[in-house]
Amino acid sequence: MNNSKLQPLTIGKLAAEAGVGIDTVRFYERRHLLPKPARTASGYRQYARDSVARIRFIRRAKDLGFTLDEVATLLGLHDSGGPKAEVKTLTTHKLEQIDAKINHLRRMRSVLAGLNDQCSGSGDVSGCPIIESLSHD
Amino acid sequence: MNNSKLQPLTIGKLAAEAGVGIDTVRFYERRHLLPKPARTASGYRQYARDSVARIRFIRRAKDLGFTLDEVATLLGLHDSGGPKAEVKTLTTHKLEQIDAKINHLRRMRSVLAGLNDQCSGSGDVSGCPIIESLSHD
DNA sequence: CTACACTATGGAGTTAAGACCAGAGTCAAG
DNA sequence: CTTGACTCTGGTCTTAACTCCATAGTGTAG
Repeated sequence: MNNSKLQPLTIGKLAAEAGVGIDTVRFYERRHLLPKPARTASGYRQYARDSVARIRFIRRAKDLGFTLDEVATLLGLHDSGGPKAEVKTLTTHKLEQIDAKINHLRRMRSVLAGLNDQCSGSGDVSGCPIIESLSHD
Repeated sequence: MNNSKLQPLTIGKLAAEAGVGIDTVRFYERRHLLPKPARTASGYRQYARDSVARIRFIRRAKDLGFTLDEVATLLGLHDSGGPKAEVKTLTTHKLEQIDAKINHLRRMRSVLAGLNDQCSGSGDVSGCPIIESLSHD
């Protein structure tokens, strides 16, 4: 029988299963995203299996654009059963931030694309519309 | 007569005219984006008026998304009359980077918007699709 | 018993683009 | 001559999220 699934995880196993580095686990602990784990007599951290899910939660939230501070808030709401409204406020706000970034990038993109199209790309830089546009106005 | 336009600028005047901080000017000098200026007998930097244009060049390039290292390359091409093709390579590459960022943000946006729509926003967090989606899979 | 892999800690380094600071010298106005 | 504003240098600090380091103790396979 393999009952390893029931044994506590060392930090290395946890990190491997969650797909992060060992240092990341310790870093999340310092940031209070992970609770302080139990320790063996010799000081090794012992994690329950659900710590894997907690780290994955953090990673998914990060992938959606949340900062670790925001993830901490989300985890707090998850842990304490806070109000849905607060979660939704966070995601709505994040959505607005994303939109703002997209719009900013789009503006840069359109200026740059315009200049790029006007530049022949041959000869020396004199009269290059890109350099010209940066030089004046 | 006001011939102040012909006098060298102190660093403070230059910064004010270019719309940046004094520290920024010194920082650009350390980064070799601005040449080392002449000095007065007592060590004060003396700038020619065209330094204003150079700083504005840097700022405009930065606003288009170029890093200072890339701006340095652009300035080098401008100063030395390098090939247009190199300028265009840089802008084309930058355009690709911007597109990649926009696409990344769009993907995040669409996931987040989907979750946000599914969340009623009332009641406590249990069954909240946002928290659920972060918790599992 | 001996390697060798794993873990512990505290602290420093990474990136980008500046901002800020202390202590000292300088310049212009009144 | 005395303010007060300006400038000099060299250095540290900032943000985010890790990542790496040295040194030391621990666990385990053979």
